[in-house]
Amino acid sequence: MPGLLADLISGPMAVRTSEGIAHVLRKAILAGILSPGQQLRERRLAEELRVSRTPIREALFTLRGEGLVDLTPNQCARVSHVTQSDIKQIYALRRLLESHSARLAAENGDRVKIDRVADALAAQQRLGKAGTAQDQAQADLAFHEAVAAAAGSQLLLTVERQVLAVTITHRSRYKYSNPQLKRGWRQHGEVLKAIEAGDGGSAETLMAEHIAESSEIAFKHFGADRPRGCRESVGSPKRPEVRG
Amino acid sequence: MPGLLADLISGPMAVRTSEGIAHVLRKAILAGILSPGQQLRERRLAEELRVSRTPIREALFTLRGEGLVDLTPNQCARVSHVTQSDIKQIYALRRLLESHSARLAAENGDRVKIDRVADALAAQQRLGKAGTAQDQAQADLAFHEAVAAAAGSQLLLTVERQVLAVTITHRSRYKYSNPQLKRGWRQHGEVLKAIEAGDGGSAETLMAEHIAESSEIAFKHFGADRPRGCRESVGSPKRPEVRG
DNA sequence: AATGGTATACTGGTATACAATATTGATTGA
DNA sequence: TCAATCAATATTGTATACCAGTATACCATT
Repeated sequence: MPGLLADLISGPMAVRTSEGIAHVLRKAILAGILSPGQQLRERRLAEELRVSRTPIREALFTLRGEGLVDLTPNQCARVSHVTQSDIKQIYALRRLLESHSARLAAENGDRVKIDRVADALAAQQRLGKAGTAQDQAQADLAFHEAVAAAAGSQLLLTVERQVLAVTITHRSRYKYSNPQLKRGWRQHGEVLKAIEAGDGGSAETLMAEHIAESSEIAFKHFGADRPRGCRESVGSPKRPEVRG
Repeated sequence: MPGLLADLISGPMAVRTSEGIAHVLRKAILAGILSPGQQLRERRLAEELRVSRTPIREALFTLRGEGLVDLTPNQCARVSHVTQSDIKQIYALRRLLESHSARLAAENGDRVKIDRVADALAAQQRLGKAGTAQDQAQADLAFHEAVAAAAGSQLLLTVERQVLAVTITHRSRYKYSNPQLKRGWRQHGEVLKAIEAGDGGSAETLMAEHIAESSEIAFKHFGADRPRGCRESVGSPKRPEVRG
């Protein structure tokens, strides 16, 4: 009966610098500190974070895999920005995945994980209308992630997290109005109640409707695009010297 | 067994070397040349593929993002291996995603993309029972990917591709029997017919049933676990020299 | 014989150096 | 005045060197 201790190991024990860098950049992107389209120059990041370019580069590759960063060869990395068409596809997929998650959570969710869902909703309501757009977005998506976790499939959770991560970069850019907030809470509450009651069908339907409405709101807030160009506003290239 | 990977290099590598490397390794993993659990030592790969460790490393990070490679700090990379529980979750997710794709393909799919689905089925039947397990798997999943493409959502296609990529590493390890093959073709044919008829409901149901059956077959074929250890069969560390 | 200690060589992690490419602002010609 | 050109330099891409962590075989001890 070996391996009981091994179960306690959650992630890798030793740290890799690039993991820490990826974590920092991820947080910055999701929090809106780094806005969509913003250029990420390797040397500058390396200098600012006190490491060499190597771990920066690895972190950028990691974040690309998560859909948070766009990499084009020989051009500087940029924070991903979503198009209007992306928004449409994102919410369509979220509706599919999350309504399924809600059903599974209702049918198979254990007590502890369902409590986490309730906690997330409580936290969201506690925040009220006080928080910034980012705070609201974080709290909102925390509820949805909790539902996904309660569904009991690690793979499903991973995929949903990925889609949510891309969602939040856009969701963080606008605040809900007071009525919108309250309506959102009510819908979350109804989903939670259905899950607690073990009513998979209702949970699925309610979640689908909720996401459809969220999609409408997301669609209304849509900003302009960002300028291109990658160079740091360079002083002035010296005048070409005349040879002779 | 040196030089197997180098043979996969076809033309000039992509603009960025690491992209080409990732492509080669991806192909090798999906084709089963690199089997699950196999160790991927950076120096060896670099030597074999005639590049430095840097692009190798970037490729490994890319492949980790695709779920094809496991990276643990300070230990050599390994080809991902799926557990029995993974299989269950993978096919459950595939059923959800692909039945939805089938519906969308039926309702919105354009002529060209639907033809691609028909082509995929034809190619699969043309292969017959001749091919290896890998060939069968490739042809099988090509059909499913075509359906996903016909659904018309780039995001959906991306996610499905990712899930299919993980599927194929397992699916490539066993051949279908003759009756299983024919049954699979028939089911594919029915899905295709429903899509061509624009019957979203049938397409969705048929695809769901088909994947449920495939899941059963996948479940029956399940191999042993991988060995551990990461070093190249080391020659012999010299006997510690006595000082004095 | 089995266990633990330790030296050593191999592996991955990071920094740095160098090559290739792209961007930019000035210059120049129409 | 405006577009095309050009060269300087910032920026990314790759290779290499060095450091640190880890695994394995041998040895001492029990």
